[in-house]
Amino acid sequence: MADEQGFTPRSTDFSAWYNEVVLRAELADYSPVRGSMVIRPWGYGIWENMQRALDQMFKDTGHQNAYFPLLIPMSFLEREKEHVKGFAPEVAVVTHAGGKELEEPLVIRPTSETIIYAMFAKWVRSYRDLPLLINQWANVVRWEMRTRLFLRTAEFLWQEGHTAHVDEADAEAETIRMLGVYRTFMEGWMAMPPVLGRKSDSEKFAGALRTYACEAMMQDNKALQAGTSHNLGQNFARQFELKFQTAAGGEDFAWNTSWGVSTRLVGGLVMTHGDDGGVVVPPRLAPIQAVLVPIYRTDEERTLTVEKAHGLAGELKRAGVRVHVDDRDTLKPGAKYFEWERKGVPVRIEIGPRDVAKQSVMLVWRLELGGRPRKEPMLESVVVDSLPERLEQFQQALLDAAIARREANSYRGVTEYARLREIVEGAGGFVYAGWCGSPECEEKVKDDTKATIRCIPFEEFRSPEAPARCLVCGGEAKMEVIWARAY
RNA sequence: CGGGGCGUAGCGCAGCCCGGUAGCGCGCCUGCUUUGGGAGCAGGAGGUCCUCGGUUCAAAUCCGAGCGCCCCGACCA
Repeated sequence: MADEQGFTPRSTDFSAWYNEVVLRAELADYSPVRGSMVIRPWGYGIWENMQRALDQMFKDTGHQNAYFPLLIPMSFLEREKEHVKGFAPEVAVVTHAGGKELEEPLVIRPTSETIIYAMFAKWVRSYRDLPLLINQWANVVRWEMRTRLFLRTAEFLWQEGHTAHVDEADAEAETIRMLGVYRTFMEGWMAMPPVLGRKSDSEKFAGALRTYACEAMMQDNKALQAGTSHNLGQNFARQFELKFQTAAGGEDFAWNTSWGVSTRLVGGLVMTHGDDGGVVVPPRLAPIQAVLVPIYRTDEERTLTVEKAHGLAGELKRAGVRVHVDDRDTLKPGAKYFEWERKGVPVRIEIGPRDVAKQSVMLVWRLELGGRPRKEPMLESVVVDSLPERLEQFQQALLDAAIARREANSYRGVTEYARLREIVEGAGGFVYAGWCGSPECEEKVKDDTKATIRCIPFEEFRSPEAPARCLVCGGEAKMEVIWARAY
């Protein structure tokens, strides 16, 4: 750590900065088991706000929550060939229970496709039972070789949506719809603007027909796969006999989709908005949106300012603002400022005797954004009415800044392989270039530069001019892709 | 699994080379003074020095083995 109070600057060592911020903002801590972590109240509060927003969106699109068990028979996982191949190395297996060795080992779910579609098969008889739209909030375990707080841990929390449909078109529409929900959430709540697109075959989910993803750019210009949505085709339906009677009286396998986002998003939030002073939490996700800090010297002043703070807090709460009064008498105001800035509370409201006398307060934003001053004196009488709107403006300014940063580090129309290497091995960023579609070219870039195809972007994200040549082999480009190093 | 680093008070570390009463900073507790950007002073609590074995009159320190964690690389949300 640079010194007792500050963080290692991002420019010196981004990854050291990230670890320090997560630990010292009290988002999470290491648990005694390698690679697993404890999510602390501040981090969990952010996750809860993420859950709340997403859960509502899932319900608004017709999904219902359910819960499927943690333990899955080993044989289930083995049923889909690609699927088991994809997950086998990282699955934790329970071999003993009740003091005896089990006849069939149980796997701790790395994901729940197998158990869920096995159950769907029991519940679906007719096309009238479709679509079946289910979501679950759960923990999963993947024994990763290398772990990082929030970004990759042995156990993590997520939601996994699982649906069954009558035909491919319906399943595809669902897959794309839910990717869109993720985008809405990431932009609107996290102020983290993703690029949307399809994954190449080598990057797609084990067992899926097609995988789509939201790729966000972190401040070190690396990509973070922030959410995925899969069209599973009939692969799982065939293995688990998820069949239904069609309207025409025939029989068909259902078409499935699955989609998920995880606590990894919390890491993405940190790496999108955090600065050398700590975390920055967008207002819509902040467990505390405004912290009130009374400032006083004497007991009389203390009574005056603390009462004033609680009074204002009550009004703000009624106006729908999540507030906290930090009336701890053991810390000086400055210490409180640093603590709440480290944790990323969007705005602080200072209330001192001079403010009370003027019937005003001092707003201090977490950072200067969108040309607004950080400090802003405001009459008490207007705080309650204007703060919700100002918080929304702050939220929007965070998104604008993130979009600007992403664009500034995106390189379109790259046609020279040397240029790709220069960018990827230098400052990093998203490189838009042509690809012939061959796995060999994809592999070569990965071997040479550690960059991978993050996605084949949707039309909205593509460059005005379609690339003509494959960046790697010079052959005819079948599509435009985004290259970047990724988490 | 390869490379690197580290294990000493709650946290961060020094001490180890050259064996001899276990220390510093921060935090914590008590009191007084403080409080508009990380408070000051005084007093105080807090330790299987990662584990096991060896050498020695004597081991945090030397030797051997083991364990754990973090960071960097190969797999992945």
